[in-house]
Amino acid sequence: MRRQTRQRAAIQRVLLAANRPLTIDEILVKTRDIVATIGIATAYRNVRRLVDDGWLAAVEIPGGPVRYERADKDHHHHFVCLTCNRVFEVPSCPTDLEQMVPDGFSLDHHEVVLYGKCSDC
Amino acid sequence: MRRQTRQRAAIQRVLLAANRPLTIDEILVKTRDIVATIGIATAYRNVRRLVDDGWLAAVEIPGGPVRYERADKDHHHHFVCLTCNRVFEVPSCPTDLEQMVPDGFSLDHHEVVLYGKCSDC
DNA sequence: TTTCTTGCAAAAGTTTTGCATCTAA
DNA sequence: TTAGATGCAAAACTTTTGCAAGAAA
Repeated sequence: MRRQTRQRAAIQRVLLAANRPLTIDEILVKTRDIVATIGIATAYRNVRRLVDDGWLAAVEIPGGPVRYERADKDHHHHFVCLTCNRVFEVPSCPTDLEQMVPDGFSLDHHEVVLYGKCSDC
Repeated sequence: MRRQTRQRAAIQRVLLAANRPLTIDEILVKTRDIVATIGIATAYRNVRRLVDDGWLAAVEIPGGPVRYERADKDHHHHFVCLTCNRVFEVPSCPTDLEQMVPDGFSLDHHEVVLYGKCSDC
């Protein structure tokens, strides 16, 4: 059975308010503004559970720790600024991925990460 | 100054012979066939150095450990078979990535990972 | 109440570092 | 010779787990 707790609700609030994928550490720090005493094990446990439940999606950006974002966002990709290291969402998508698929292979889904400089840097 | 050692040479031989990206652990096991006494710290140190020197490239496939492959390969991406979990190289590349870049941002490089079913599965 | 969840601390897993010894040049 | 590299063990991190106490329902 799934029980609603202040801790999980706080984590969900943090991720609903985030406009970019957050690391476990960022989630923990921000959640402590709401529930000051939350422990790191609880953060890990709830994030894992939210991923299992399909509420969160893990975003792995090469060269950095795993980040998490809500799973209900529209399909998108990520742009990593090489100067400030921030991760931005990119709403569009390559249109010609099928031509990349080798003969006999079938494509299910894909991930694209762009690297460069953001408009602030 | 850079000194040539049996250990680093062995690691390089292993990666020259590999036809797919290898994890640290795979590198260590295979290298021990050549230099049986190599320690894990030496494997980590040399892999890091080879990456810094631009001889190796790190390949991060979401959901798995970091893998390494020679950096001098032609530009390519990776296809992960969701059934057998093998990682294949894909020689082609999306052609319309520029249209994904937000206004004011500039693109340096990119990574694409395709997921699906390989021809064997 | 009951039983799921939390917070702490210990454990487990991974990567890095300190240091005496070894070795390539 | 001598400075860089190695191998071991300890340290530093990151993530998971055990368990007594706390809190949803």
